[in-house]
Amino acid sequence: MELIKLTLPNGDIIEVTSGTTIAEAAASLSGRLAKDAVCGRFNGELKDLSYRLTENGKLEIVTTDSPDGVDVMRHTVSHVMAQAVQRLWPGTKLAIGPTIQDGFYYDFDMEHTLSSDDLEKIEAEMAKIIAEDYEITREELAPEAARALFESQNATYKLELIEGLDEQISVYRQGEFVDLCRGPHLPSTGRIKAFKLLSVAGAYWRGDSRNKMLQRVYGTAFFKKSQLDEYLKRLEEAAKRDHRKIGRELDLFSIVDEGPGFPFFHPKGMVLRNVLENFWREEHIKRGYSEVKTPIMLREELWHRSGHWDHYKDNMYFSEIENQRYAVKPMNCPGGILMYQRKIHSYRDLPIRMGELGLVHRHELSGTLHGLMRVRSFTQDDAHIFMRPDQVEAEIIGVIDLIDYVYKIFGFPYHVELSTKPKNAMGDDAIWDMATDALRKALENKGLEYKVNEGDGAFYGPKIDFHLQDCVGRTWQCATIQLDFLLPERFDLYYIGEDGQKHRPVMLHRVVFGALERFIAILTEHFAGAFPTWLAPVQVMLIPVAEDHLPYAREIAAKLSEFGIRYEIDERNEKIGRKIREAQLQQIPYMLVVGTNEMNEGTVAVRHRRQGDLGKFGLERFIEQITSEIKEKKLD
RNA sequence: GCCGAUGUAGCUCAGCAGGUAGAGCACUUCCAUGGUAAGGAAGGGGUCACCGGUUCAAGUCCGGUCAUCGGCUCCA
Repeated sequence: MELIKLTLPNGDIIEVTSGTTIAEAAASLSGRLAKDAVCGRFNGELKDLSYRLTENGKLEIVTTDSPDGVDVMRHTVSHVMAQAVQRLWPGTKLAIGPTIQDGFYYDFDMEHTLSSDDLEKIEAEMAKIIAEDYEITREELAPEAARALFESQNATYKLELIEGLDEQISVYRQGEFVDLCRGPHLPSTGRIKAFKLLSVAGAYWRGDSRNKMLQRVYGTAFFKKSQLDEYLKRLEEAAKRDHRKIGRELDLFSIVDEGPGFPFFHPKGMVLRNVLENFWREEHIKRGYSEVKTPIMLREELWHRSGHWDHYKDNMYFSEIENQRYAVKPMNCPGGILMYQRKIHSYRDLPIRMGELGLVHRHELSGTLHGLMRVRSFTQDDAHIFMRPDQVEAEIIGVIDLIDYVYKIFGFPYHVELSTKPKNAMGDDAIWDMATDALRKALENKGLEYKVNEGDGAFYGPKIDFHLQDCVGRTWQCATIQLDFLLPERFDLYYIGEDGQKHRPVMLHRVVFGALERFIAILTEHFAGAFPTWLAPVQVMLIPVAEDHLPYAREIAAKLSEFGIRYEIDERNEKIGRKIREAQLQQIPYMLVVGTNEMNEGTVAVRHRRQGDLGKFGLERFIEQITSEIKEKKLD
């Protein structure tokens, strides 16, 4: 009998007879491994436990506690779900059923429209399939055989998928169910422990809106019930933080039927905005930016010149003034360019860093609107940097530093992605290579790790995107840095060089927050409404114990006011328990309770929204403390 | 825009065998002057998203429109 050598992850080499399955190899290593094995990774490729090893190679047993193991299991659950759906609604055609970030989905084409009640029925049928514990087997077929199989089932989507495959095709069977699949899978349906179907939604076949809309069922699964429960709790937690809910409760903003996608900012939301804007201005002034404001509407002709008409007109709003066509700006750059062109620039003037908190309007499809996250009018914290080619790298580094500084203030971890030349790009490869290199060098110079998105850049230049992570683990693309060679060309921008000749400047577009509206939404969810004191719309709630203490509370308020501290006085004739409860619910950082004792001593009783009663403070001491907390932009 | 669900007082929701609306919170007034997460009482408030249809009668059934929610596509 022929022996083969298997190299294990720890470097050990074991010998087994050729034809040994991965499951058997695992069992020979340890009982625990045999029990927890989900599949194997042989020479880098995931294989079923039943896979027979016939050559030397590297073997790793993938277990239930590895991300790959979970992924394989979820994929099997998606098959079980498909099986259940086909049992309940015969004739259902299967499209695709992959795993995703936290679960899986399967797309179905069926007569019956699924409701959320149906999810329970499907779950029950799935439980049966799991209890029946079918063995899951892999079969490899020649393309013709596979075609014949799926033709016999009238599985039109699978047939379409096979078109893209030319080598041998693998299918998996469990009981009466068969599906086209690369695998691997769990060895049997009984290995599924904890799953839950989450929602039904429409989804286009192959993600193309010209194609048929299918029904997609989302679900998730874990090896342990406790992990599933934990995940479901996290979803609940995220729902509790929904900025639309907190925005209403804390009276920050609203969106009404009269203006879908056009948010109203209430006084408290406006405080947040203004604090953010002031912070933004301070940091930009420090870094040599000037600030401009360009008009909301400009002649339509400008947008033809900029290329927006060709690439963006479906997202733009138009109007007419005295028989002239105008467009509402969807971006700030053309205005910024006109600003650059207002005079002749010397090479000595560059770089010009021109910031603008620019209100843009974009027509977004009605189905995509979402609170403040996705709106039709929003304020970009934009800036355009006009520079000489030799300044590109230093300017990019400057922007990276600014973004890093700002995100750290809010306590957001982030990761970076670099997007390169797309197919329909303008400009020749040499310019793109130079620009992409500049971005890459800047990133490497800063020692930042980054992921490359090939072909994902803007049509006018490559870009760096910053994805910040909130405390629920979700990531949001906010900041972006884009190099642009196209617009300077189109608008014939120039500066006068040392040689007295005209030279073409390079342009850089960038945002730090992204959009103020979205950033406020993210902050709201991240902090669950408990904004750090420097951001809190109301920083101090004054709580007089009884009516007699009102004058003293007002005295204190006047003092706080002198120091620019944002306060409110709860003047209602209510017990302090109630006043405290409501201040707590409003997530106000500090409550100052004042009664007879405080009045006599000239003190305040300080309560913090998280730490509770902090005891009596002299007013000066409290002001000193909160002022420094605000100044340092401390996080709780 | 597309698929599905939803739309009742400021908020959260009940009402559904079709017989012209109800609770809690919030709001107003009064009583209570209270020391660290809801004191008591009384009162005001809704063309049941909008438009049309069926019916003697529609929040309740049907159709359309709008908006919201979950996704898809797109994106700051």
